[in-house]
Amino acid sequence: MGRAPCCEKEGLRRGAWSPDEDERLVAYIRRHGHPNWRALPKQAGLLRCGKSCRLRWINYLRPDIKRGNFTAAEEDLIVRLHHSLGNRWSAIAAQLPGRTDNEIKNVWHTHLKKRLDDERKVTGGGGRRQQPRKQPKAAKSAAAAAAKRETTPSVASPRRSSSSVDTSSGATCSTVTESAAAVSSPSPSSAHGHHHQHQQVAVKEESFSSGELPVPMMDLADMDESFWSSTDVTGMMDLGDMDEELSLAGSSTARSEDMEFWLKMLLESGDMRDLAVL
DNA sequence: AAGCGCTCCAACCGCCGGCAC
DNA sequence: TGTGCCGGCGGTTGGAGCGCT
Repeated sequence: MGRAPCCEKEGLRRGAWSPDEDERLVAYIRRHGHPNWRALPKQAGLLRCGKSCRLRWINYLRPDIKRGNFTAAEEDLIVRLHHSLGNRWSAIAAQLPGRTDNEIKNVWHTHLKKRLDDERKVTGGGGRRQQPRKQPKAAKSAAAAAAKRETTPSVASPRRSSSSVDTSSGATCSTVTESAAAVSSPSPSSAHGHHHQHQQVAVKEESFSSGELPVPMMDLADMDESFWSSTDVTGMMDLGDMDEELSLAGSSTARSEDMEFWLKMLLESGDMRDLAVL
């Protein structure tokens, strides 16, 4: 048999997306949604394979993408979720509104993993960040790079910006959420359940006009009840593990900050049942 | 100033599961 | 029931940018 390749390789563009391609993709999805990724590039007049379009949309063009550095809380959450879920990046991403699995995967491989390894070496096993992470190189350079790109808009390749502001995509993504929400496939109960949690998050409607800042859509601290009630964070996370992680923290300050964070989260969610286990 | 190596991230690739026919 | 298509996932890679020598 053999599976046909996802797309004919010939005649299709690869590599970095141009602003024009981004614009076309966003405009098309805004108008028609994305009922069929395979057919989309043709209909949108893009010389790309459907997968590529999907990836571009999900990882970069989607209007609910949160840009900017990962907060300490987000990083901690990733570490904990990874501890309990393993490399299930999409499941982890489902707990971090506005963050993509790709982004989380990258962050994990670039600094979190390294950081944990270092800490294990230093503390002799286990332990979390004992002091705030140094500003990542990318963050430091991002502003300069962004400024540079502003003047050379050849390829839309925004890097993480410490200012959490990225207007390059925002300008073209004014009201796309509608289609994103509308097209999110009805979720069949399946092993992919976590995908749909993510979709629920994506469905959160945010509209902004061109020129308005598209980010951050939903700060972690601003997560609303719908997010917490629609995502079984506590069910997925082993709070025992979480506590273990916390107990490994070298700094009691770090621990109390974390505890404050989680208390805040639970309080805001209006569901205190889980505190019983703490 | 130039070359080299490293870091980071966007994008690609191959595989898998679900669904429709 | 079998087969093919499609969407989605996780692993991997290529290249741009940056720092160091």
